Amino acid sequence: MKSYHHGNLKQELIDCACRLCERDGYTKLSIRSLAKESGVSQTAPYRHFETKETLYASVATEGFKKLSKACHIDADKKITKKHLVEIGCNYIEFGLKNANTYDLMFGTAVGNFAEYPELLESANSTYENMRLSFSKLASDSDEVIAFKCITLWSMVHGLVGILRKVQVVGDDFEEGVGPISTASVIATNLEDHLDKVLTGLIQN
Amino acid sequence: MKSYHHGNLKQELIDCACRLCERDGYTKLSIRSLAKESGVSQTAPYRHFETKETLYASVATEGFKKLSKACHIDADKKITKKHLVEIGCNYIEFGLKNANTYDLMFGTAVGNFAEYPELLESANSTYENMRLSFSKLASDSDEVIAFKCITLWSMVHGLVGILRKVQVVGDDFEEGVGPISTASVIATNLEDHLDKVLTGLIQN
DNA sequence: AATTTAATGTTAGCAGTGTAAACATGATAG
DNA sequence: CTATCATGTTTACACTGCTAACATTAAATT
Repeated sequence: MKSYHHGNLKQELIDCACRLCERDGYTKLSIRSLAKESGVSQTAPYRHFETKETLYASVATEGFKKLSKACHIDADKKITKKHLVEIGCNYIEFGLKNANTYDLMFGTAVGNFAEYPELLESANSTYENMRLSFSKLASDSDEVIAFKCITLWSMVHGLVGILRKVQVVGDDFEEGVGPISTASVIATNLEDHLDKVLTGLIQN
Repeated sequence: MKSYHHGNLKQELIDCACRLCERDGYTKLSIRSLAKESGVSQTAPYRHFETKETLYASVATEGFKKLSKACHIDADKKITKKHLVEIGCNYIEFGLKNANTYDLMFGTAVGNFAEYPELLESANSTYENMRLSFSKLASDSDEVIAFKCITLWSMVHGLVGILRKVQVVGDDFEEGVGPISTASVIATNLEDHLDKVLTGLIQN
């Protein structure tokens, strides 16, 4: 016998949305199907999410929290280049293993993060994490640290995008030379690759 | 007095779709509105595009052609690092100035490029362009060239994504230090930045 | 404890979407 | 001249985001 009030609908909707977004991609997600999945009427979700974008924002927030966690390095230890490489690898691994969620986080589904304080907070804290790690790597000025952050971030972000696309862009290239095989070499050798590129960026 | 047959509908639909996709983002584009814009019945587009994704593929194809053109370096000249930096800058400029089209090209709107031969062709030729430039820079093995390609490509691709996001991710950081100001420094100084990072990748 | 209020649920309905099916028109090939 | 076929239209279906009006119950106030 089910009660009129669900009791925990908002969280259940978010959990369900996270699952479905990752499984099918956020474009396939409908509020109605989500409601059905939770055994609730079509419009019940609107009591908890003003619009679909608000729901997206919640899913993206969860994504950034997970990403933050994946890229977290224990703060007490001394940070070396190796740690930065590890952060980069973890970032890329997250992007590839949670590709659909990653799209939601970095695509245009949520237009302006500033409209969703929790999302803004979780996204910024992902950045702040990386900033802290760089600040423990060397005694650079804040500007230099921020610069290194953006450089590393854009690098791993780009790799996520390209590594995914390249598997799709086709394979009518000669064996072992085309983008696919090269990308797979990079993908299976992320550490070396990141190390090589990071070396140009930092000196220790 | 208009005739029953349009005469040039397919091309007009593509042109119109390119314009609207770039103006409003591809999510806002509907086949129906597109048909109305071309003064034709709701389902007429289906005579030329099997599904909406097919239409997307056409828009993306146009995008890759433009990107290819923007990144083209005259083949006769000798290629230097400076040229590669220029290619990178042009790529990023394209990505930022045609942000919505760029999303379509590199997002998940078109699932599998292999299903759309023209799209595959235009995307691959963008890659091939870059490959040729690198091959004229130094006498590397094909593997090394492909490696450098993917590295540069992912770098500029990442920068496009991050430079766009960062303007949105918020500005509750200290003046001159946060991601926004740093990103704007990078954006207004793309050449220097790319040069710096490319230097780690190539040696001449 | 009784009553008001606010949070959370439901039902009905609108306007818009992608797409399929059946039919209409007219350019082109035989 | 006629048959065919590419290209257009009309109609219809199932689905979507979202709003408005109403129902139920938990929480706050008296």
